Amino acid sequence: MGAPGPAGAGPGRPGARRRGARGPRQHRAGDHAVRQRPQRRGPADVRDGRFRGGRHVLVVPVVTDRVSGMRMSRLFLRTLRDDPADAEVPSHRLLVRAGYVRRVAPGIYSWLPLGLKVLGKVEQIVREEMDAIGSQEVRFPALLPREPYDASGRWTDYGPNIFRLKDRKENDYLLGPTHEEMFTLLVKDLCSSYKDLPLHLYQIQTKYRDEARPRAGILRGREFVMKDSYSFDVDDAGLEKSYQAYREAYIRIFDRLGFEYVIVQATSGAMGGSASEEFLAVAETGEDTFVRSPGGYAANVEAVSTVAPDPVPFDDAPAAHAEKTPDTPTIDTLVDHLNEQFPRDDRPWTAADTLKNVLVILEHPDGTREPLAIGVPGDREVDAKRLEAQVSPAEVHAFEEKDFAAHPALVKGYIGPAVLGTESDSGIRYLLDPRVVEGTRWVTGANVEGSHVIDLVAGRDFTADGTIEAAEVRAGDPAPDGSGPLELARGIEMGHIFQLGRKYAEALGLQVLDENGKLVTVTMGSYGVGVSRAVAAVVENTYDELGIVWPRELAPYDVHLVATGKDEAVFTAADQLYDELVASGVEVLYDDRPKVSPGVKFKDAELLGMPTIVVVGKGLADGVVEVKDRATGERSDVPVAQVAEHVRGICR
RNA sequence: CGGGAUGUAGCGCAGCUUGGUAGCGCAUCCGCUUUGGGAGCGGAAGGUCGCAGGUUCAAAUCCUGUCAUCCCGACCA
Repeated sequence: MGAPGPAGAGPGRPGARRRGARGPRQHRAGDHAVRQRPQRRGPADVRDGRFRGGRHVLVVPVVTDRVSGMRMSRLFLRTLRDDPADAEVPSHRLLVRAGYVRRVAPGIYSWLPLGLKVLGKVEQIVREEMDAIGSQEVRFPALLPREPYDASGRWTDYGPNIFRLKDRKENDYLLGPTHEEMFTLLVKDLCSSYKDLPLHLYQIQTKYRDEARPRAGILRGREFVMKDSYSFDVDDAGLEKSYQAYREAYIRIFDRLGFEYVIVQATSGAMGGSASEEFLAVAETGEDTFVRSPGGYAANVEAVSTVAPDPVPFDDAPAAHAEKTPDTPTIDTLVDHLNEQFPRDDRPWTAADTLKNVLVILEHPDGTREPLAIGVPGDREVDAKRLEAQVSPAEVHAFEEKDFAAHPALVKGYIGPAVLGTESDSGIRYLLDPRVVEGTRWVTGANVEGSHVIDLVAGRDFTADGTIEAAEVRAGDPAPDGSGPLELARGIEMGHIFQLGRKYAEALGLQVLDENGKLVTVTMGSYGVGVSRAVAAVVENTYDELGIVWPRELAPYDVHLVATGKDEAVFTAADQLYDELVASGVEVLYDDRPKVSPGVKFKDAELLGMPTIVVVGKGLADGVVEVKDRATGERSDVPVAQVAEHVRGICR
């Protein structure tokens, strides 16, 4: 396929120009190099913003002087002095203010020229690293028929989160939220032998999810660009190898994107599968909470396992005794009451001495409702996300009054283990926090209004149907691998790799013949990168009070050249520098606007965030040009004669 | 889906309590001045006041309904 690199980010954006260019390029031997870095194309290939050599007539007005340069007097850009009122997070605020994107509808954004260039650069990095591990690019439609999603069950599983539509014949369609089915079916169509595997495919596509609450601008939209790839292997060993290859590629991708990230253990969620890791951009505004330890352990909170203490001997433990504890329906009131009426000799009672039994209703995919009781130490809450991850694909709902009515043995506020468990009167499944090990002593509900049991010993006085990782994780908790106390932080999910296994291959019948001529089901890996999200995540990670600060690999231009002053000479000198830089392949945004005050130009340069700012202004009288680093603020005066070389050095 | 807020010019906002000519700042256009930190003066263009209904001689303003958007919580690249 002869398409230029980053979709839409290359020089030939308008269709007319691209068509004109296609003819000659198809026959050019060096097309490969050109496709790698279209924005580096030298001025010799181009004049007046179109490719030379096409047979087309020029219809579009001249916009660029050179492919790698742009004059701000012609750039389609309007920066805003005020923050947009609906933007809360920094990336959203800045990307709109700096004219990179524009909101069209909730969670749906247009990419303007500068923004599209950045998006293209992210795509290009991803593309290069995927190609480097032998993954091959394909592109599925965004508009998909219902049938494959029926086959996998996701037409219903996805619920209201997919955009559905009908064609004129009333057939169901959807806008693809991810493309597991399409990849699986394509491979099924074309591969039938183990010799075809392993196979790695990827696409960079616009995805659609009808999020309940789109927010934070580009960070979480209803339309977004995602790279998704899939590996296909005959056996588990192959899958493991593929997984590692993608893991390495992802490390290279996120290193190049230039923001702080962590790789955390994750749960594979509704997709199913086993080994699973997420790449999180570290950011206050992130929606994901993760933990890390000094010893290097890192995990999504959902995936953290609790360190269970050793069993405690209980031979000399006193017998459990029920006590009157009127008006103590909450842990706080209970602890106060205990310290008043039943003080301990050694220390005061705390919430950690109590066992709290929380009831929820699970709704299974087939629609059945099951009550579930969870016992956690009273000083911890049940973490809804962790619970959901544990019981997935079932959904968790609150235990309501009508549910209490259906189980008269449950006394609200005074529920104890005696009435819980599949073997008990209520028959309600009862799962305990792993900290509740044999021999631990608890204060818990006596199943009588206004009454609690003290010295109830786990393993002696009660048992449960198992354990569950549902209690909240707190800073200071020990890491499961013994690498120290955990610290909590927030991040933005930028990438997710996991071993999908045979779920889709089984559902859709993807099998190949192995060496022995036997049919085997293919095992798959799934690997995603949030491409458009990466643009926002980078801004979140690097911005300052003046505006955006792009890492060099993503900046729409290397250099922001500012000409300021009333003297014609500055513009002459700046024009010359601009030509020289562009001719040598440096990407330059040139603020050549006449009659715009210096303050405005400086503010814009800082807001837009190119890594290097070059100012041709009052220093020119002394024969120097100012070169400033956007990130550090460092500035130096460079003699005019050397500035082009100096800047080339900075830009490599 | 629960809670909170807001819909007035491209953007940011006032006006609403107490109904009567729709306003301010930025941006845009014209002229003159200005040119190292979001310039000054003068002139101009730009608005179905979210939508529908009601009350009234008269509604941005009061009443009813409705829609939308944003923010905080439950889901995801």
